[in-house]
Formats: sequence, C-alpha cells, structure tokens
Amino acid sequence: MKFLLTELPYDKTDIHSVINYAKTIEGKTLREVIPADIVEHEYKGKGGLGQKVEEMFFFIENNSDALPDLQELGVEIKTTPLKQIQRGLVSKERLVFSIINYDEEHAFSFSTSTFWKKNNHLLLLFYIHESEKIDIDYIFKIVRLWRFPPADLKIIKDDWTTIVTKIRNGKAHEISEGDTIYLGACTKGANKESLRKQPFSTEMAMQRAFSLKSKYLNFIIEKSLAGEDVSFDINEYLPILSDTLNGSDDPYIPYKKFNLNELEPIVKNINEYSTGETFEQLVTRKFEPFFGKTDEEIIDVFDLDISSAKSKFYLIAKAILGISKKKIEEFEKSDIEMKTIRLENSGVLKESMSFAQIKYKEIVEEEWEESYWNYILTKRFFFVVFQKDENDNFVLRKVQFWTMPLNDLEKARLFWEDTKQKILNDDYENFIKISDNRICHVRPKGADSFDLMETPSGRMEKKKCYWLNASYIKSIVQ
DNA sequence: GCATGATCATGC
DNA sequence: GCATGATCATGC
Repeated sequence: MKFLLTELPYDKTDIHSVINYAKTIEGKTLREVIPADIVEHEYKGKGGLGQKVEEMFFFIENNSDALPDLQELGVEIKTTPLKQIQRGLVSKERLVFSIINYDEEHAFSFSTSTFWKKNNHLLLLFYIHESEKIDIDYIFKIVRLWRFPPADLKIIKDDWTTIVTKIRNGKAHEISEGDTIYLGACTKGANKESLRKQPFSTEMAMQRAFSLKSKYLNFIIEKSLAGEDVSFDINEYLPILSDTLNGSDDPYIPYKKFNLNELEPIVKNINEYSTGETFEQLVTRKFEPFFGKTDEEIIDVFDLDISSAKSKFYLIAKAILGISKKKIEEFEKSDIEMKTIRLENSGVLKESMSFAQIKYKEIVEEEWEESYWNYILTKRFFFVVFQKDENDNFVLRKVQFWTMPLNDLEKARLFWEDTKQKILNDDYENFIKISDNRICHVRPKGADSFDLMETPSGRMEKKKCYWLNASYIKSIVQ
C-alpha cells in the first residue's frame, strides 16, 4: 500500500522543515493528522504503526534498506511506545533496529557499519501505548531529533565492537544482551528456534537485532520532557480500566522513571579515556589505586560520612567512581547492576545473593523469555569485591564486570521452570534448595513468618524470593 | 559449619 | 506500607 504524493508536505532536504512537519503529530494520533481517505485504507495488525507513520504521514515507501528513511538528510525515523506508570511516562520496550546480518556486519568498522550509517540521526516519535486502542489512535507524546551525545556514542561504539568481535570469533551463538552497555543485541524472531547461520562457525546462532536498552530511552524521554511544554492533559486519554489482559507477550521490564537531578556520570569529560580504553576499562582503572586498602582507609581518603552500615560498601564504591549524587548515570542508562560482595578471609561468601520476591500469581502466567528472573540474569553485573584480612578488616580486593554465560542461564531456566511448576501444583514445600547446588535457589523473604502472599490457588503462603547461591558467586569472582 | 528460616534497615 | 537488599538466628 502506497500513499505517494507528487509534492511532499515537507522539504526532504531541509532538516528544519522535516522536524517542523513531524512536530505536527505531537499531541495527536495518526488518525487525526492524515486525510480521511487514507484512513479508509487503514489496515490492522500489531507492530505496524511505525510502518504506517512512514507511509501515511511521511509518505515514504516502506523498505528494509541499509539506508536511512530520509536518505538526503541521513535521518532514520523511529516510532516507539511509552508506558504510563504512576509517576509518569517511561519507555515501554527497547528500541529495535535492524536485524544483525552476521555475514556482513563483521566486515565493517563502526563508522562504516550498517548500524551507524542508518542510525546516526534518529527522528524519534514516542507514542503512548494503550492496550484498548488500535494503533492509529495512539497519541504521540514526544517528537524529536536525537543524536547520541559524544560520551554515549563512545560507549555505543564499544558495544557494537563487542558484538561484532563475537561474530568475528565465531561466537555469534554466545552473544548476550548483557554483554553490552547501551547498544544491545536483543533476540528477534518468533521464538528460540529463530536461528541463522554465522560466518566463522558452523553453530547456528539466535537471530538478533541491534537495540537501544529501555533504560537508555528513559533518559531520552526525561530529557525531552524536561525541555517541553505539554500542550494537552494526558489524563483525558488515560484508559478507562479495562479487564483486558495486559500484554503478556511483553518481556519483563521494570518500568522506572529517572530523576535527572539524581544522575551523575562517571565520565564527566570524554577526554578522560586513555587511548583505546573502553568504558569498562576506565571504570576498572578508577578502582585500581584502592586495591589492598581497607574500607576505613578509603572512607578516610574521601572523607565519607557513613551513617548506615548496611550500604557502607556501596557508598565506598560510588565515592571511588567520583559520584556524589544519588545514582550513577551510565549504570542507570545501561541497566548495569552493581553489587558489592564480601568474602571471608578464606575466600568463601558468607551469604547468598537475594533478589526480588517470587510473585506467585505472576510467575504462573509468564514464559521464561519474558520473566523477571530471565531479565535479571541477562543483565550485566559489576561486582565490587571486598575480603576480610587477618585482622578482620575488609580490604578492596578486585572489581569485575560479568554476564551470566548461556549454559548457566539454561540452568537458571530449568530452576525457574521447576519453581513455576511447583507453584502450579500448589506445592510450596519442595522448592530447589541451596543444597541442591543448582546455581540458584528459593528461600523465604518477608518481614516475618506471618508475611504472606496470595497464591494462584487462592491460599496464602509465606513470601519467598530468588537467590543466587553463594558458592556460585564465589566461583565467578575467584 | 552450613543450610535454612527469619527478620532488619532503608528507600520509594 | 511494602519491596528490596542485606544480614542475623537457629538447628541439624
């Protein structure tokens, strides 16, 4: 279906003209900005809004070219959903770019890569997703041109290199979204069986696409919202509570709104990088001078006012990174999970690592790919390891970025399936225990033993949560 | 000494 | 008020 005009309503060689025209959809729906006779051609189906916007609003023929949508200006148009939460608007999902052609992408450098050539200027159209509406009735909230700030582009380039290096090493099947910081390689396909071949190995690899992490989009969203007047009251459009199931196809994303005032970057100036240094190497370098120092010595160096013992080690790590505000911008935007670990003098961990409660009524509705536990375990972790010395002082021993290898992720999946099945069977007594040695286990976690949660069968059960076994963490940081 | 159960401190 | 991250307490 094509709606090509002899004369476009904008000048495709003039960026200001394009932006001014694009802005006419802000606060409106697609139905409201296109001629009625075109709406008559409206076609249904999920996932097609971006295509409709390009065809019906920008009058660009659909293509899957390696070139940007607006070739003359090098601008790629991206239509992406927002989600309304209590505290405002956040990204509903990752921003997915083209599928990675394993056979081709590895042959380029970043600057000549298909990813960069297509996506260096993004015209972003954020709309508010409302499940009871059809797509042409979604309201566009933010329309803006986005170019990556230099400090972010640096990280994206390294991310791209990380992904492409795996292809070059015949390891495309080992690519994981947790490998990278802002630019991810998310799985893309109907299911796990969506495989494709790779050039340097006979092993089939999951089909993947470049993507911007949801948390990074939240950063763009906050920046945009901070600089704009809102010309209509979105509450008017808020969905009337419907009993439709909320998209169980969506992957688990902890919808979270940033407060820009709380964020502070580790890298204040891009010149802080030494030649050839990656972001992770830079972070590691910041810690190196403090290896072998005790917690008290580091506290003295930074003159920290540590009131709470519980978050002491986390505060020390933040101080070393030069962060005085509440949150670490790069870690927030990339969803890196910083964890402090304390080893005994012998090298064993005293405690396993706990995560969120198991939502009994939710896990039984989830598939592994969209589950909380899969979301957590595919993240990139940053471990800051302290160890007791002979005098029982904690000494900063090392730091380490880490992503769970796929074979361990498979063990975690089996654990998760077992847990889900037992909940379905209404069996809360026989979850996998730490002594089963399966990487992770289930253990109670509530205010006390009377802190209960409703089960799918309608009973009340003690709250329990996911844990990573201490022995497993030890094997990682050893 | 370790596995398991229980609960505290904090922040949203 | 409650979830989360962290740690304590008990019993085998």
